[in-house]
Amino acid sequence: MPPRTKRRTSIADVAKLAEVSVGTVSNVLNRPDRVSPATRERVESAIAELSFVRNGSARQLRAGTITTAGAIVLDIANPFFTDVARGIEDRLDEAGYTLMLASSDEDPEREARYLRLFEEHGVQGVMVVPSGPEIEHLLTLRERGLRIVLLDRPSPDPSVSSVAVDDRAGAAAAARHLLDLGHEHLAFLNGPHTIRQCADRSAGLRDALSEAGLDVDEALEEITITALNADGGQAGTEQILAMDARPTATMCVNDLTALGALRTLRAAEVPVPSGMAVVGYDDVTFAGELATPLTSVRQPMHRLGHRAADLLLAESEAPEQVVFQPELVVRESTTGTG
Amino acid sequence: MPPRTKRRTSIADVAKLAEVSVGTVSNVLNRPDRVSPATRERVESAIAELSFVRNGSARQLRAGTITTAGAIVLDIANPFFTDVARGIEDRLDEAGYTLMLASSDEDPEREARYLRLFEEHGVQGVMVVPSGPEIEHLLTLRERGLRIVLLDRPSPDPSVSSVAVDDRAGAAAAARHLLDLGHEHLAFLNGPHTIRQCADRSAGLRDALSEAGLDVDEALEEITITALNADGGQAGTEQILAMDARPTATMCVNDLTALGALRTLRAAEVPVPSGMAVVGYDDVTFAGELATPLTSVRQPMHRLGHRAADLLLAESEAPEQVVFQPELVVRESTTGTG
DNA sequence: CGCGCGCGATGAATCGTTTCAACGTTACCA
DNA sequence: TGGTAACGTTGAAACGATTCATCGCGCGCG
Repeated sequence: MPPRTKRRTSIADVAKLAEVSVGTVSNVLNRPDRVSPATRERVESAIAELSFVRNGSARQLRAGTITTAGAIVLDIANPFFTDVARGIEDRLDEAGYTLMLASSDEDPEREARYLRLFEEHGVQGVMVVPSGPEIEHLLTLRERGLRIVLLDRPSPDPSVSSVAVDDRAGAAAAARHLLDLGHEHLAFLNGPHTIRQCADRSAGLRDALSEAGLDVDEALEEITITALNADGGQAGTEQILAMDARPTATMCVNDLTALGALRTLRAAEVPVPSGMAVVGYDDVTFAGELATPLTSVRQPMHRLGHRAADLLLAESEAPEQVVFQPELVVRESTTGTG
Repeated sequence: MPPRTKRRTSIADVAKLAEVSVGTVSNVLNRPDRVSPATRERVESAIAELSFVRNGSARQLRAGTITTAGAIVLDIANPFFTDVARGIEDRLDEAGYTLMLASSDEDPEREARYLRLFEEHGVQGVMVVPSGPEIEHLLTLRERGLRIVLLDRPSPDPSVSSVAVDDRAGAAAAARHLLDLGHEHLAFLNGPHTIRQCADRSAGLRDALSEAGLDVDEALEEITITALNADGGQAGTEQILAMDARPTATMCVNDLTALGALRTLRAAEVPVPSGMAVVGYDDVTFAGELATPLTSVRQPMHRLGHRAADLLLAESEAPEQVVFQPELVVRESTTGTG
């Protein structure tokens, strides 16, 4: 990329044209009330004539302050993070801030690189979905004055702010819904427990089963799938269908997985929900639009992002751990007549 | 938000600790080959010890160059733009650039505000999906040295680069597919022609019909829907079902609309495709996962973004108008046995 | 008439980096 | 041995804004 050739017009050019000092131009820009209406107008028309735009780097360098925040999510193409990002953007927008956004693809090195870039650019703070369990690197960032907010992850360190959704409660609510409908033998298509969300959702499910007085080992068939998408759902469902004592309901770690499950059940001519009830997680846009509308656990993604930005912008330095409660959305995949 | 209090450690601190001049530290940072291994190592360990991070504002101020680009899309929560953004990010990442991202919500004022913010931050250029037909404001930006790339919109001005998808060809391909299958009476659930994509897709459809020697007025029922989503699709489809001479195929302006159409057909017990073939547009992730997998026109969204970033980063100042060809993905909603 | 006050405007210092002309060493060759 | 080329390092200027001590001026008051 070639360097920008044209020199940007500076505050000095404006000052010369308006026949005032640079300090006065700066005052017009930042404290218009301190300058007399006559000169102010002269300066303003000079600004307009030169179509002057102030140089944010110089401004930031001297004033130290900046109106940019960074966010690092796992993958912006994932609808969950998309909605979170939109929530962040909306809140920052209210405050006149701009957002620098990046996807880490769960690669800690990529995450670190973006963090450094953001820090160099002088962001006020970063909202980050950590790629790994470690958050040491974030603590050192904070020591250098950046504000840190953990996204979609309760903070292991009470001094760091975080916003998350209670996955354990969400999974428990879904399980209770199935128990209420009379299901006593559940399958759970889940990812590996190294992923926090997967571990938490498993725990929530087990909570609900024990609460109901069931023997968890008997009542729950947890099947670990590697791909948390439709193909993973299909593979897992095929396993379930091959079982001798087939569960009567399947819970899925997310809606894409549920999509694969529904597809497989349809192919096997197992009616939903009478032959097998299905529950998803996330409540993505199309969940309600499927052939069999999907019961799912809705996460307040937009609010998650909004609140994260809120914490970042907060006057107070006091850390805060926000946990949202998810909401079960009941549809025909559990209560229908199919 | 309270100001950052701690003074960041500067290149001078590093220089003092390493007992060299600031110029040398700068050389270690930017042209390590020009400094002797001994001093380089001394400087590097001083950097590590102080955990020094260079101040991007000062760097940018002096060097004039910066590795940030901006992008403004209509709505980052829309899967189409999400994938485009991801393509942009991936390309920028290769070049070590960071992305500032914003959604304009089709509000020209919001767009203008973000453009100004980006310019103040000194971005090298912006990729923008214009909110309105006017691009005057972008031309003035370019005069001030920013690079401009239009997204998802062929440029009306040959001096401005752009990347777009050929909507007319995409719609024509879909129509030809339906004609090949023997359909001679089509419905088109489309948005208002003030939206460029809608107008282009309508034109493409008409192209294909005329080519096939059909009387367009007879063969095409274009129904204007206001909401380009599932509800709009439902309302439109109900209109179609109420027609005396019912078309045998329905083309939809996007996949969400098609989703609504499928839902309505199912409720009316019209088999797809034997009673009514359905085609969508965009080929979003779930299009292939529906009860009746949806034939759709795939847009190369990721490549769109990737290429846009490419143009922005290009050495050459020569403007380029890139038009991608969409690809028809045939599935059971047109060729199935249902 | 003189003094002090307050309002506006001034301009130099400052932020932290990059860049570059200049300088001191060392090495090499005539 | 003297001259020069190459190399590594230095130190100060420059980027463009903000900030603040200072100054000039007009006005009111004693």
